[in-house]
Amino acid sequence: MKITSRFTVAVHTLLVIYYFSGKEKTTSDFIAASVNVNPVVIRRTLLSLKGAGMIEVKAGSGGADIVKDLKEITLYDVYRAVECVDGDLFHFHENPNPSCPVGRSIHSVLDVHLADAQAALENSLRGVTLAQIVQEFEAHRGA
Amino acid sequence: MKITSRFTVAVHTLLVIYYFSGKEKTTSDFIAASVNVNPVVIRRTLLSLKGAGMIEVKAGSGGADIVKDLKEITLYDVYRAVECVDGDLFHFHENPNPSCPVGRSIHSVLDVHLADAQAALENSLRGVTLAQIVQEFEAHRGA
DNA sequence: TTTTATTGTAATGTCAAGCATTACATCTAA
DNA sequence: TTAGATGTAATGCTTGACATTACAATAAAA
Repeated sequence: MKITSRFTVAVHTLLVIYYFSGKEKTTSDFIAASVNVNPVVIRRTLLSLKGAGMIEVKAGSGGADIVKDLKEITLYDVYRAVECVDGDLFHFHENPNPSCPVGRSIHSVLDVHLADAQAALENSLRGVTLAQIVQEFEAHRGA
Repeated sequence: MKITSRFTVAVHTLLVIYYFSGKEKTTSDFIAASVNVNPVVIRRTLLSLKGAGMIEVKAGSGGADIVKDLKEITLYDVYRAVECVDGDLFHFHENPNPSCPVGRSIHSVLDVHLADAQAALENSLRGVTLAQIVQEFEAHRGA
């Protein structure tokens, strides 16, 4: 099991828009060439990012622009925008037997810990902004 | 996307073995009745848990026993035993374009943060032992 | 106003994973 | 030797991810 690549594609997409904004028309074709996926995949990604209020897309004329401060976009925001995970991260088996003492209580006991683990993951993503990622890009290029 | 229910099934399985050990013959059929899945699913789970050195299964005569201190089995150990996640949790798009500055560096920049998030999840699971879960069961039953 | 490039979106196909289930060879204890 | 289990292969179903084709709607430029 893996978390869908829509997430890393979306981050990549935002960075391409940021870096080429003003210099190139950042169409779905242009972005797709950098990410190396089908342009339709990028268009769907753009739709999600637009829905999350991060970008503006120009239908017809083409291109996208970032309309939110990169300091205020975290990896978690992107992760949410593309709906990597549908509610609970862990899939709990549906119908434990309520006439068994273990089956009866396992949900309430385990749920807390699963939620904690999921929160740990998401908080980690919340701790990283795109502004920070951009900085790291500069550092990486300098190296 | 969700992490496979093999994980919660495995935890449930271990708890059933623990609670009924000595009182009932904990066969795959018996456990399956509590978890409410097909017995073959339980047999495969038992294989994984046996492989991880947590239980002993009696082929032929039937039944399973825990052979490791519950204080030394964490949720992370179970999660690993049933192979919920194959290596990296996040699926990175495979071939970013190396002739684009973004495509060239995105892997190295992003990987660190993805690994951090995954580690946060796993460390959270590492912090909970089955012994603790059993205690919480008692508390839950008393309430 | 027509053309042209682009987005928005539906439809389709392929592939892999998860889970359920049947079937049966193998094993062990009574 | 028999009865009840496990170990394991095989099969089918369903779902989700991803790729791709196609085309209507849109907007800017000619």
